[in-house]
Amino acid sequence: MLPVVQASVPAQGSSIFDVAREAGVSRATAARALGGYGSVSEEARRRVEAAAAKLGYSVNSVARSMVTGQTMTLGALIADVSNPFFARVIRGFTDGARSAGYDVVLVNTDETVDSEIHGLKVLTEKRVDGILVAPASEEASEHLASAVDHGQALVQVDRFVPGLDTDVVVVNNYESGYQAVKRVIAIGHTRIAAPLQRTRGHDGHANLISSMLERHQGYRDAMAEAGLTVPSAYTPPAHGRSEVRTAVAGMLNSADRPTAVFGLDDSFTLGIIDAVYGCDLVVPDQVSIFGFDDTEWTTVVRPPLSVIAQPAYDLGTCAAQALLHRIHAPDAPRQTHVLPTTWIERGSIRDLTRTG
Amino acid sequence: MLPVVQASVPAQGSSIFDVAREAGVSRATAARALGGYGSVSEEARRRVEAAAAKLGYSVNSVARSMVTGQTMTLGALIADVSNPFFARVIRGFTDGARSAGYDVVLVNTDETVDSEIHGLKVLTEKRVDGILVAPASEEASEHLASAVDHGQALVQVDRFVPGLDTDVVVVNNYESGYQAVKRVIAIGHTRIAAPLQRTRGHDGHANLISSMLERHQGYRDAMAEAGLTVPSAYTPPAHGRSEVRTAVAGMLNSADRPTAVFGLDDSFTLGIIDAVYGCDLVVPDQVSIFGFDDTEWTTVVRPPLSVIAQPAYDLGTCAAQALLHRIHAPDAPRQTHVLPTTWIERGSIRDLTRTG
DNA sequence: TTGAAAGCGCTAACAA
DNA sequence: TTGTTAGCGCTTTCAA
Repeated sequence: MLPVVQASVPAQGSSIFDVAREAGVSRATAARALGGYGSVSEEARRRVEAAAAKLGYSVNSVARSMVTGQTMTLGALIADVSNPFFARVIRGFTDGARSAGYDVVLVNTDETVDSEIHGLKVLTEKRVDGILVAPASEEASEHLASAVDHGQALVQVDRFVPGLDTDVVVVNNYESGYQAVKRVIAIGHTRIAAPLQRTRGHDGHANLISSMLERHQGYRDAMAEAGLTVPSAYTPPAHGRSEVRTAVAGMLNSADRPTAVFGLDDSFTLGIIDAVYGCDLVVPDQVSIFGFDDTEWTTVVRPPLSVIAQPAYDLGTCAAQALLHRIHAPDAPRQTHVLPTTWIERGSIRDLTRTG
Repeated sequence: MLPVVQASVPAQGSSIFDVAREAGVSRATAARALGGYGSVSEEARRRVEAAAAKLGYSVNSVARSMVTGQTMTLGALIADVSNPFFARVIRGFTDGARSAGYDVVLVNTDETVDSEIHGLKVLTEKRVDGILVAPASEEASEHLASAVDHGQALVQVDRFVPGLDTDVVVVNNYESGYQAVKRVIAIGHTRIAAPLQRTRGHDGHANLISSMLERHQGYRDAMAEAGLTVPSAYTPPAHGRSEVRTAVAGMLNSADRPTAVFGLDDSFTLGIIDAVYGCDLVVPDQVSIFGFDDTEWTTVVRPPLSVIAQPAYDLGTCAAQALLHRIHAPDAPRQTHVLPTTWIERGSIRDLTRTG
């Protein structure tokens, strides 16, 4: 009789082979019992389960992925999780993925094409079953096109690269911007500013992000339609809260001060508020503010902020669904999902048609 | 001569075998050239690289993981990415991981033990090399202990389970709460309230979260030390912004209204502000507010909020470092890293020692 | 420097 | 219902 080495806790987690031996069945039977496929007798199942429990067996899903060709993992290529908008998108995405048995690996790109390229490469090598991407640039996107050509399931969210043949989940940025500005014009504003997103580009030229561009185009069209001209000082390019603050402070101190400022996203709106406070201006009496995206703090500033709210969480769940659908039906026609935004009137815009 | 089928884009991504054949070398040589290990002649390397480029080869890292036993992936088990605090922790964590070549898969638990158990199981099955966890409960934690016993590299962040033998990365919650409250007492406040975190538990009893408990204990000790009693109405249990709002509104409308309210985290502070506005009270004249964690909006409320700032991003990078260190030295002594908080005085606390 | 071959842990096709 | 066997694509001995 050979000496038996006892270890209550296996040093190197046990494999299905150990479980099979412990249960006195073949590897295949053990695998069937554990994996819940094929047919297994009650007796065998009990024995296998007992053995698995005893050994603390945990299925090795990398081995499983190896043979099934599926990792049950999705990737997410976004600018920055610590941006509240993306955080909510990711939450929706992971929830949608999880409810179908998928997990998600997260990659931040900081709106940088190089990071996006690298992240895409890593996710591809990890053989994720699908990828959510908020493209860093409308222009530098060959890597994305190449992934699609290779059959990678991809869904673009928040923004999209024109001509890239993937599913897309966005809100109606153009229309939302247009309607909001139209509303503000309708209550008497003629001098409306809207700093423009400008992120550092790949080779020095700016990254164009469709969602931002569309919001801004909506703004410009609403202005033009009302016969209002937009001085270039009203649309300074900026990147991030502090640059916006500086840019807006400049225009608020100028002779041609705007009566309203439109924040194209959460960080822009924060920068605008910073500038307004810095100039000791009263909202909405001296200057009106409205923004895109309804984050938690919008009800806690005084006056509470009027915004175009977008369903960030739903963007994420919808993207997960689209991706899962694409994975299961690679050749189904591509779809673009446009989710509705909601105009939330609070108190940060002055009605100039009323005197007093 | 056999007919040659040309495909500019391989349908099923090519394997190292295809690359080897294309380059006219063995699989091993191709693998060495591509993987950058072993020794390969210049000639062979060039041919392999050319072949790989031509075929659009992408290494299959699940196969690689299969043999190396490493997935180069970390897991993160946190309450909720859309909570700004965790979003920043995760950003730090992914940055730290990424700089060492690791990616991270994200699992939200909503402070729920069941989700945590399930998430841990999935991450284990995926064979992640290490796991960051913000434990949902101080009590129900056998699953974590079991993972540690099985040799899983684990780091606890923000809070920890007493007695669980892992690395820990936290801020000094007790001291931070204690000092802040002491400061507020020093400027004349005697009636200070602090709603207490209470999350739905596993079997109905509350989940205790060490970070929250410690902050609260710091508060109570500071009060006791000053000889101040804390009526139980000042520490209502609540969960999330709206419950806090309700609870605080109740005490603000009572005869024994507190002169200051301490928000134990971001969502609590928001709930407190909601309540204060709802009761039409002026900050800090009628009621003072201070909170834990310095999120973006704290400078945009009026008056700007005095807070205990914690280095959420650094918590994440530190956790990544600790985890990577643990992975490479499984038997090194466990460490607890206590990161410093910063008291940021802004304007939301009234000095009651000054009249006027 | 290179190649042949074994094997990581699992699933799946096929036989029994 | 069960067992046998052949891989999945890679890394890694071990020889040559």
